[in-house]
Amino acid sequence: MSKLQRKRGRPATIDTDAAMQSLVELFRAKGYAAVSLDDLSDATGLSRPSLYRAFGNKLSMYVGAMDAFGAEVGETAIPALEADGDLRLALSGFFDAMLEIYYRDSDIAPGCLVFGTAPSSADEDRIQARLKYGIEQLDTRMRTRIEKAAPRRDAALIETAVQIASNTLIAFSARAKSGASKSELSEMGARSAHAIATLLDLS
Amino acid sequence: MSKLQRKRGRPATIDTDAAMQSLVELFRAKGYAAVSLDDLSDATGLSRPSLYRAFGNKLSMYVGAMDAFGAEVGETAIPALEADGDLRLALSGFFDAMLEIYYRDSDIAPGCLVFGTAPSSADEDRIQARLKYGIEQLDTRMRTRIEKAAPRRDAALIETAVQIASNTLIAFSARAKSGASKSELSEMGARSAHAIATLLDLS
DNA sequence: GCAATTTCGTACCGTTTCGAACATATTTAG
DNA sequence: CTAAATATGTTCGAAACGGTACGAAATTGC
Repeated sequence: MSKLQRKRGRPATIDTDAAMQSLVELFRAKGYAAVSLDDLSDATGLSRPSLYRAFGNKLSMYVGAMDAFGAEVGETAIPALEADGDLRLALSGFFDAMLEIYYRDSDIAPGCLVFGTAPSSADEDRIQARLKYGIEQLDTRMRTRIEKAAPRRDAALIETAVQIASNTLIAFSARAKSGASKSELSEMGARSAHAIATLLDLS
Repeated sequence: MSKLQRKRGRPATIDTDAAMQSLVELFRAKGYAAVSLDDLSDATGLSRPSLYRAFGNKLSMYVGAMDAFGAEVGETAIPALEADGDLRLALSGFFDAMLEIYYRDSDIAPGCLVFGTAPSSADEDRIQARLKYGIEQLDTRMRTRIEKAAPRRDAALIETAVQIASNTLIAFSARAKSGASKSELSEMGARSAHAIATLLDLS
């Protein structure tokens, strides 16, 4: 059964990837509850039924946007974290890469879809589960990278370093939304990275 | 002009303080946009017009709830931070006092009204301004307390300690909403406090 | 060409939204 | 007792909400 064979009916003309990108932008600018299906329809240029067919209901659209956002982070910022070499530089590079996403290009920060908007909608089980997954991913990747740079340290010390790094990033979202500048947060990231290196006796 | 003199018309019977407490609980459980005036009316037992007269429109109710929440923090947790003695104990005590508020009594955490729900509604100017104020307050109080415990340190070192402490608390809100347990976060707070004392050469 | 199949938007469903108009209740002033 | 003043809840309306039924459009199989 060749998958190359054309499907039977009217061919789809909708660019679901571009539409999902618009969903991400709108949701992270205004959160879940404040966005209406009409808003999403206007932003994507797709009718509400088309959105429904492509992504399911509003909740599924939001969870899907969290996945898409997470995938972008995984492709863009995680490699900076996992880069070989100095831990301090890897952490600073990761923070700066995340800030590029958080601020996109503009002066006003759309911020982080996961850490910025999901907590206020965590009474929805699927959103809470996805938020939990995002935090676990962050902590796990941090722990792996830090253990690589500082092997055979006391477990409590590793955990301390991990949480300082993760909490720095989580706090970025609230600070960005409050109006902090990108350069301000970049300095904050650099200081966190420096403190972690100091604690781990790497500097 | 004696203020003791009775006012002219029907005396008010509404307990605005109790009503505001209900507003805080509902807003921090579900965020700003997801809460309707009917929800608030049901939770307080007040009619919508009564709410409107007492607190203004929905946005004013939310901003007022942020103020009330901030006042509770100022009365309950800030004294623990400003307590004399060991900085590490003061920070741990402050984090635990905040966790008491974040988890109230229950297993499921309503979390922080300011850091947990405001970021997703920061496109509203008044909410963003109040969020900014809350972060500034946190940073300022932290800086004052840390400078008291560790005078004549390098400014960059002080700033590093301040941001580690503040970011720990800010991250608490997202972690609590994701399902983390209170004891888990209490340990996290203790590790942050320990790391800060180490960095400042206080231990 | 004609039926089957898939895509897509118009139009509509019942419900909920915020806010206000209005009537009613309870007090003081005279 | 009557009028004025203030507080309060019932009721209403226009708009917006999430979601869907349905028909038009576009393609393949025969």
